[in-house]
Amino acid sequence: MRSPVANPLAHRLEQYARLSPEDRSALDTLASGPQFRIGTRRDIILEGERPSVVRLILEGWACRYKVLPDGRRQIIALFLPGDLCDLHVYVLRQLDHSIGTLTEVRYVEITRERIDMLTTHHPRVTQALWWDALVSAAIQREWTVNLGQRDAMERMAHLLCEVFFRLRAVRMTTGNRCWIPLTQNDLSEVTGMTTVHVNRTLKELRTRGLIAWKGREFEMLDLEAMCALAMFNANYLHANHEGSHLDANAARMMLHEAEAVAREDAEQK
Amino acid sequence: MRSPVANPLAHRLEQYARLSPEDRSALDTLASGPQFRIGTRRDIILEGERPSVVRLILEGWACRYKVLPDGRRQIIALFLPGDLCDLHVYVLRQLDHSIGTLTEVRYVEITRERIDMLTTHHPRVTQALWWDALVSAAIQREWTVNLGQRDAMERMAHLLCEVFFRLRAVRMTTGNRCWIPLTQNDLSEVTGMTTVHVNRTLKELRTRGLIAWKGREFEMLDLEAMCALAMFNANYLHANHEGSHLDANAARMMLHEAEAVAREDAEQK
DNA sequence: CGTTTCCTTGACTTAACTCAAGAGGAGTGG
DNA sequence: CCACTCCTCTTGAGTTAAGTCAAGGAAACG
Repeated sequence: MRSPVANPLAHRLEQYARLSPEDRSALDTLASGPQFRIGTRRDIILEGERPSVVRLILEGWACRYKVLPDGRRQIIALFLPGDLCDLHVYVLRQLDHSIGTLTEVRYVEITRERIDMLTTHHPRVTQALWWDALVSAAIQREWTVNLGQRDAMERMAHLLCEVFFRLRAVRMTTGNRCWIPLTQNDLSEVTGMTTVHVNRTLKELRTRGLIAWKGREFEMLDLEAMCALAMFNANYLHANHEGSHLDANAARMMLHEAEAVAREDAEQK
Repeated sequence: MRSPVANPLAHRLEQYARLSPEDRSALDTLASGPQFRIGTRRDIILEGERPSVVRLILEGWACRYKVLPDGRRQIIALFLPGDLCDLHVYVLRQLDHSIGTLTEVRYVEITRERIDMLTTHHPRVTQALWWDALVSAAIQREWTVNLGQRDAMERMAHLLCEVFFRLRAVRMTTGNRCWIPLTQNDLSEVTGMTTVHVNRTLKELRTRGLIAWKGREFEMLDLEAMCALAMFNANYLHANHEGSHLDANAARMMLHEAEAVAREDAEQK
């Protein structure tokens, strides 16, 4: 469950577009450049700097964040393995936020030229990268809804559903279980609540039999109930581009499909 | 102050890139297509639909929003005159949110072909459109911080600062005054608080002498104090691309420049 | 000129925050 | 191997910011 996936980016992009073997090997080439390692709770790039490369997370978790003058910190986005940090941001003059690690992280730097080369020769990859960037924006919008309208319980449940689905998309779940390295303090900075209240909220989710979470081993005990509680509608993740056409019932379908896959995984084991 | 600006898009893009007369007339051509009018509190496009055109708001205010199953509504983004709705979203199969009006709105629909034509022949416009899309994403991020970390007073002040600066960028302020058509209910859906609390928060801002707001006529009585209260750092709006290089003090500089412009406007009157 | 929408205020409730203290592990060094 | 620190998690007791309910007033609207 913890073992790094060979090329999580390729896994994820395949949700969005049917990639040829050439496309896949081009993506592998991207991910095979010089790798960097950086420890837990370190900054990768700081607000005010000018970004010159795109970073691809191969292993570990990172986040985008902003800090207010008085020290309050809000995590704005989570980067899981296979996530690209800031595909297009080199257009802007300076970064308006920082990027830091939550765990030890292994990543590769991809120069702008390599991205450009990839996109000129591999239209399906380009399409998938586009899709990916738009999904990131959609996630950002959903976080706005989450912070604005949902109460503590709903908000936490929603976050956990999102993380679970995103991890599943890069094959980092086993049945209903996955590895989530977030501390309760991290969660408080994501959800905008205090660590104490995060603790109480998680306790309640546990006692209701919805989740199990010990150390970093997380388990969805009742995915359907969690989705219902969170009012989680997976349509904003825009998965399954190449699958059957999505209609108004897309979210429900995806949910059921998710459980089918989970069951398969469990049996396979 | 209320009078529509000829081409607010051109005004705004000029912040981001130096446009030639040809660029400007190309933008004017865009804005001169068939216009649509739509009343207050109407939907322009609904969640689940597939968008086929880009819309440019010429006059009036609109918003992006999502509704939870139990009816709670969160406004995710504000569209002011000169804002483009969803430049790239036609890549996705279906919209994950709705767009509706807050006032009467006049807009033009721009086909994908026309956008493509514009971008192939006008590189500076392309650059500016890119910049604009990235600024929208930056605003979305800042809203996440606003909802997650700021309390009612700070949050309201921050929103008002942002709106004020964005209106100024399309020449829709006069001195420290501008026209803001948001009802207190709209504000509650933006800030994630109840209308009652919005009312009390605005009252407090008024009694502290920071703002004046009667009907739709809004006035920043003390911009500096408002920015300080809101911990407003304008760097996320990424204005002044063509101005002097921005450095770590960019926000402060912009703030002072803003006040200089405001003073000029006031004297001019 | 009546009706609807929007704003305003008071009294009360509650979800979430603050402060504080302790427990359980993981790692470190004597 | 034990004592130590550091970090994360947990829980209780009291506080507060924001929500709820309800009603009246002002403004806009047709």
